Amino acid sequence: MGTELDKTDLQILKILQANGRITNLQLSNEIGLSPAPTLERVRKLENAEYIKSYHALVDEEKLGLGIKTFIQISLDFHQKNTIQTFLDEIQTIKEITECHHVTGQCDFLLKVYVRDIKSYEQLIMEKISRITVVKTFQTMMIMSTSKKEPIVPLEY
Amino acid sequence: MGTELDKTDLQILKILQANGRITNLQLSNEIGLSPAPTLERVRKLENAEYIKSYHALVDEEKLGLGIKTFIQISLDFHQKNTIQTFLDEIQTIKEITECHHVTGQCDFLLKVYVRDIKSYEQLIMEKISRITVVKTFQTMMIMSTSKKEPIVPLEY
DNA sequence: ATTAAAAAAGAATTTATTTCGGTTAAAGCT
DNA sequence: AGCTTTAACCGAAATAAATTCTTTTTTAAT
Repeated sequence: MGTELDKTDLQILKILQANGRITNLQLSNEIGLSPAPTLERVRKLENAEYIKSYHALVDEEKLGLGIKTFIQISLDFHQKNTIQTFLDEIQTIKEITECHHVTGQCDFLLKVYVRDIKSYEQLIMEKISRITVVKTFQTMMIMSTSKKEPIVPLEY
Repeated sequence: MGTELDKTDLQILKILQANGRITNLQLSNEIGLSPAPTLERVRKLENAEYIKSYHALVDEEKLGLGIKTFIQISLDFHQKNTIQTFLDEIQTIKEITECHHVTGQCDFLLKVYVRDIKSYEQLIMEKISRITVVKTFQTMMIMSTSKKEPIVPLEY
């Protein structure tokens, strides 16, 4: 899919990021094309994986996930395959929704969702702290979130 | 909208989180209802804002956003309205896609997307470090992301 | 200018969404 | 238990959208 994206493609990406369930008809109106070429462009963007997937965004609070945290993890590199061991463990923990390998004072940054503090303690005690390659970890409890764009900053 | 969610509603939420553009017809098959009540349930979930919105997920790399970081911010509380001043500034910076007020060694955790290191230096020099209420900040550059669920962990 | 290739439009067809009336099933009451 | 009310579901019809295909337009290159 060598060829580059034009202005219209970027417009489509912007609109679909903001409204993933817009109809092709509405989308075609917004970008000023007829439905047929609009659909063709969307399919191209999907096939070339500029668009990876579509998702509903739910209200975590309403669904009882009252506790959200980031956990900073430092690993103990005195073992073999430290990182792979860690990643394998992380994959099995459903409360961890994000895992980033980062530079700085810690090695990994995790995002966690749980129901309440009791569940959080349980997660820490029975899962995180039992991962052998974890040297230290520190919790950053999220008190509030003032910005959370489901949209990546694209220029056009 | 007082009434609670049943198993079917949770199933719908799970499916729509994983595939935000599934047709109502497919969805109805997956949950074992006919299209009519399926649609009615989805609309209820939307109206009660269990579902907040729908989004396409794009490939940031392919779109030229090569640099992703977290920034830990500590504020200087020797001014009035420190936090509000900070939040107002953050809102104007499009490269910042997330802003969380957290507990721990820092006050805020930001998520940032930029094109390249040059743009990152520019962001730091011309925007972040010019916010008067910012005392210190530290970058955690994301080297890789091994987990990024667009789905919240729901039991059912 | 002419041609070739790509993109867009229009129209027809297929598929999905939405509405509505009727039925069943469950829940609450006496 | 029997009766009643309410809510959920289904099927079918009507509306709307997606998709396909053919024709036209635009673009770019020669």
